[in-house]
Amino acid sequence: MSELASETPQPQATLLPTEVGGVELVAKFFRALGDPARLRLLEFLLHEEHTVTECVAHLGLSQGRVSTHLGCLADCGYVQVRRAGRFAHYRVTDPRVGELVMLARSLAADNTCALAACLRIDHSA
Amino acid sequence: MSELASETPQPQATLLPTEVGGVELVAKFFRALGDPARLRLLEFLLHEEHTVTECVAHLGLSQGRVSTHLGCLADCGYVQVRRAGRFAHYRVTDPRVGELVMLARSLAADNTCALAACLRIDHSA
DNA sequence: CTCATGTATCCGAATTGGCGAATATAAGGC
DNA sequence: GCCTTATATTCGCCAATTCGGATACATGAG
Repeated sequence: MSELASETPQPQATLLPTEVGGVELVAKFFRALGDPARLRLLEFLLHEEHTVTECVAHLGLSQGRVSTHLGCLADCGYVQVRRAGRFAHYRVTDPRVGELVMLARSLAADNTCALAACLRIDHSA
Repeated sequence: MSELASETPQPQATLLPTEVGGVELVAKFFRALGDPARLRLLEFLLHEEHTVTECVAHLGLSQGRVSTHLGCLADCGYVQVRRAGRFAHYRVTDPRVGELVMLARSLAADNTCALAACLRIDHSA
């Protein structure tokens, strides 16, 4: 798996990796943000560190579920963990994460109606 | 469903709508980009207009499927349609879409390994 | 050592979402 | 009017994802 793929001398950036595997990865990356619980978690961890237990209280989901969601966000690079004793402190460190969410939010805000009406994704959200 | 929610006088922007419904919508919005076919479609339509048939040839999926994907992207506001006779020309017009994808791509690129290894989302991508 | 606390992982059940195939709708050529 | 082309919609099936609950693992306290 060569991960350079940046040698393509295209005038305008390709924006997406040309290789098939790359697109799969980016899609996976977006899917991580496609869940309300993880999105809420991300917002919660955007400005300050929180332990798993605090996140559980904040979300109202089971501890196991929250732990899995946090692990998923960590795997994708959205949040970082700091282990101290038996505690795990999670937090967003990369500023691009905030930008990404903000950008998406501004785009979504301009299409609330159509988006809400789109039955092609989730008939109930 | 009040869609203002912008009166909250928080010092630093909330980044995500405070109301539950809003988070659901943004998640849905992200989910639209969580599919390789739609992502590839978006790249294809980023710089120039294309008809459904052209998209079908480009993706290699069935016509019906591609049409549905395009409709989904249109509902979410990622692409616009221009109808001419029996043809439907799709294209990305909002520059923020390109920014969003580019931002995600740069973030994903910095975590390729962990992302690929994340089994919490799709064991096979 | 034993127990309580904090976190991570595993399990079956239920839901969601994408696919192919068939079909419906619409417009243009003859 | 009839047929071809272009696009959209519907349906059954299967893979992916989420959930609650149970359980395993790790760390400190007593």
